Formats: sequence, C-alpha cells, structure tokens
Amino acid sequence: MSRRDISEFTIRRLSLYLRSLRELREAGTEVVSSRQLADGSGTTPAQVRKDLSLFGSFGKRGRGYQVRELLETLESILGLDRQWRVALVGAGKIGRALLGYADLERRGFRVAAAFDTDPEKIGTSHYGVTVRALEELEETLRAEQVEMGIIATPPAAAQDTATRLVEAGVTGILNFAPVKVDVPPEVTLRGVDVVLELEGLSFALTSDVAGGSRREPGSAAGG
Amino acid sequence: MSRRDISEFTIRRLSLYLRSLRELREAGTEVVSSRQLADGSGTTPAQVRKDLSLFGSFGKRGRGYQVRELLETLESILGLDRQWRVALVGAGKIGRALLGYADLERRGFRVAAAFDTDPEKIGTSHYGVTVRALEELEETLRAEQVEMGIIATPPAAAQDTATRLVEAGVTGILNFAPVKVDVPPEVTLRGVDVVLELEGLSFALTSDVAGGSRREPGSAAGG
DNA sequence: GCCTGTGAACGTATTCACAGCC
DNA sequence: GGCTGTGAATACGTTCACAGGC
Repeated sequence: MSRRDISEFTIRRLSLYLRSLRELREAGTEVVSSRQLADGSGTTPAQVRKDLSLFGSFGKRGRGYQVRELLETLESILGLDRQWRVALVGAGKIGRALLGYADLERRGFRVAAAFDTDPEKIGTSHYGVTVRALEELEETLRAEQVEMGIIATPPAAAQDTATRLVEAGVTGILNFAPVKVDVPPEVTLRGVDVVLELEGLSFALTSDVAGGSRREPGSAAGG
Repeated sequence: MSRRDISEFTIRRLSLYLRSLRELREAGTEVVSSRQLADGSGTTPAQVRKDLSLFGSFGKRGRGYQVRELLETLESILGLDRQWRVALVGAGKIGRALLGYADLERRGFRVAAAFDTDPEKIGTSHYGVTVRALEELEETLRAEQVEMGIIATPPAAAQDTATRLVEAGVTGILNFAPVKVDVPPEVTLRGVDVVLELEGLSFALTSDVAGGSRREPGSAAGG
C-alpha cells in the first residue's frame, strides 16, 4: 500500500476527521471512538476504522483513539505539520475574499503572493498581501518558494495561469474558474465550482415529472 | 431507473458536459461526439455515453449529438430550464463575493434575499441585493418562494442557519461553513470547503518519506 | 466507416462480521 | 463488555467490446 494508492475519498474524510478532532480537542475530550468520529463527519464507524487502518493502527481495542495523538498523526499524514506557501492569481471578488479568509493562514496555508493584470489593482494591499503585476509571477514564486497556486481569474485566463504556475514550479493547483484546465500528470489539480454545486441541488430538487424522456411511475425526487 | 438512482458522480459530469456544450454553441459547432465531450470534461467517451444513456438516447449512431438539442436536454434533466430563487445567509466576505458573482444569475440562480445579524451590514446593498435582518428570514423566504439557501455564516452559526432555512421551506442547501451541518433526509445538502481542498493538495504534495508509519520503498507522491 | 447505446466484465469503495485485545 | 483492525462479501462506478443504425 503506497501513498499513491490512497483514494481521494479517503483523503477527504481524513480532513473531516481532523475537523472533528480539532473540535474535540477544544472541548477537552481525550478519547474518541470510531463511532463518534463517524457521527462528526457523516460516515460510518467501519469507514473510519478502514480509512485509518490504511496508514497504521492508532487506536486501542476496547477503548478508542487518543484525540491529541490521532490529530497529530492525521496532520502528519496529510502533510499539515508544516506551512505551505500559496500564490493567488486574480484579485477580483473571489480572490480578495480568499485573502481575507483567516482560516487559510490558521490551517497552515500562507498566501505568499497575489497577482493581477488590472493596473488599478496592482500595488493595492488586502489583508497584508500586496497585489503584484502578473509579469512578476515566475520570479516571485521562485523567490518565495511557492508550491501551491490558487486560480481565481476569469475563465479565459485560467489555462494560461495554470501553465505559468506549473512553469514557475507549482505542483498543486486549486482552480476556482469554471473551465477545464489541463496540467501535466505530476501536478495535482482540484476545482471548486459554485454553479456546478447549485446545478446538483437543482437536479435533486427537480421532480421526476419535469425530467424528460423517462416514464417510470411516481416517486418525486428528494423525498 | 428512477431519478433518485442517478449517482452524484453522473450529475457532476452532466454539469461538465453542459459547460462544454455551452462553449461549443458559442463557437457555432452543431454536432459533437462523445469523444469531444469527454475531452472537454476530463472523462472518457464510454463514460459520456453511459451517463447520457441513463436518461435516454439523444445521439445519432455514426454521427454524434446535436449540440443545441443535447444542451437543452441536459438543462431540462438538471432542472435548469427555469429560474431558482436562492437565499444567502451571511454577508461577510464570501457572501458578498457571491452576490457579485454574475454567473449565478446567468445560470438561473437568482439571489432573492440576503441576511446577516450585523447591524452595520443590515440595510446595505450589494450588487442590487439588500441585506436584511436575520429575523426576517422565515417571512421573506416564504414571500419570495425561495427553494435554495446558501450558508456563508461563521461556523458557529451554520447549523442554526440550516435549521431555519429548512423551517422556512428550503429543500436544497449549499454550505460554505467548514462544519458539519445536519438536515432532514428530504433536504439536499452540498458543501464547499476551501481548506479541505487545500489539505487534499497538501497530501498529494507530501512525499512518502514524510508520511508516517509506513515503510514501503521509494516512489515520491504526485508522479 | 463511423459513432452511439448497452450488456458484460472489471475495478474500486463501502459495509459486514468477527477475531483479537484492552 | 467494548471497541479496534481487517479479511470477506457486497455494492457501486467505470471500462470494454460489440451489435445496431446512420
């Protein structure tokens, strides 16, 4: 079982367990069972144990997991026992909202540089980060040793931005632009698309009747 | 095959096909093959055909799909051949960024009302939407016939917001707060969590060596 | 010849169920 | 008695491969 064999599903859940564990630590809880972790993250106890078992045996039979210990273990597994330096490209509404999002810094993701092409924006500061000209991207990213990038540009600029980020040494990209972006296989890409999520809700809220070319009996959706 | 048997994976891909189809329509393309749709959305031709076949037979063998026709069919399947009225709770940075995001309106999601508890924010307008006091939520949502809600509150207020949205008749919720939120089974819930996505990148960018209690030979991650 | 539509085969993720230990 | 860790069983999603029609 190599690190690369771990599925994205498992990784997402590890993040959710981490979320629960942080709350438990705040609350002063010392021990937690797979059932409690499952309840706190919307999955099942068996799933929790299976996920954790992919990385080792961290619990005590008959007892559960030490909150503090498991928390540190998961942070280590996810690579969160260090700070990541992130570049933000696009200082529009989404970009600036991200700059003001204190959780990034708190969870170990420091926005080390921000870029835009708009002369009006270049030179302005938001929450301590100064917006630079896009031309400075490659130079700045190498100087600041940035390893991750966030694309918050208009769709038309997204692919070019991704290419330049990769060129500048970035190997992880989070894309907020609602377009497909291609990166080399050694680069990890994730996307966030609000409209796509809302469209998912739209489907769920749309009853069978309105659907189209099917004709099964009854049963409205979402019930 | 009932509407409810369709997986979320398929629905996400339908949205991606829709994205491609809109681009193709803009470009004036009239016919598209499953291969082209697959290339435009990061999947395989077989997957495209399988997804579409769950809803009907929309193509012509030996030829492909009519862009305009398939586009309208997918919009109908996803319930996008109408406008959805959406409530936004929380007019902080993320909330205001969403109010300024023209794609929502353009894709059929009208933000019909926004709410906050901060007296400084109540009464202010952003991109044509006036922020109301949270107390007015139930009344306004019923009056405006809102069916979807977006939670953009601080984490501590998220569960209470969800409960109130459901109480006010909302059956689809998009949650931006990084906490677990419970809703009744007849309500559809989706979440967007930037930190969780970045943590996924962190894992992918973290090499085996730093990982923890495993000891397989070599092979750095992300290759 | 080309491309769709679809059962069958395959691969992956989840759940079960129980042995092992506290 | 309680809860973990895990092989086995099951459910689910994807890919294959080919018959069917343009």
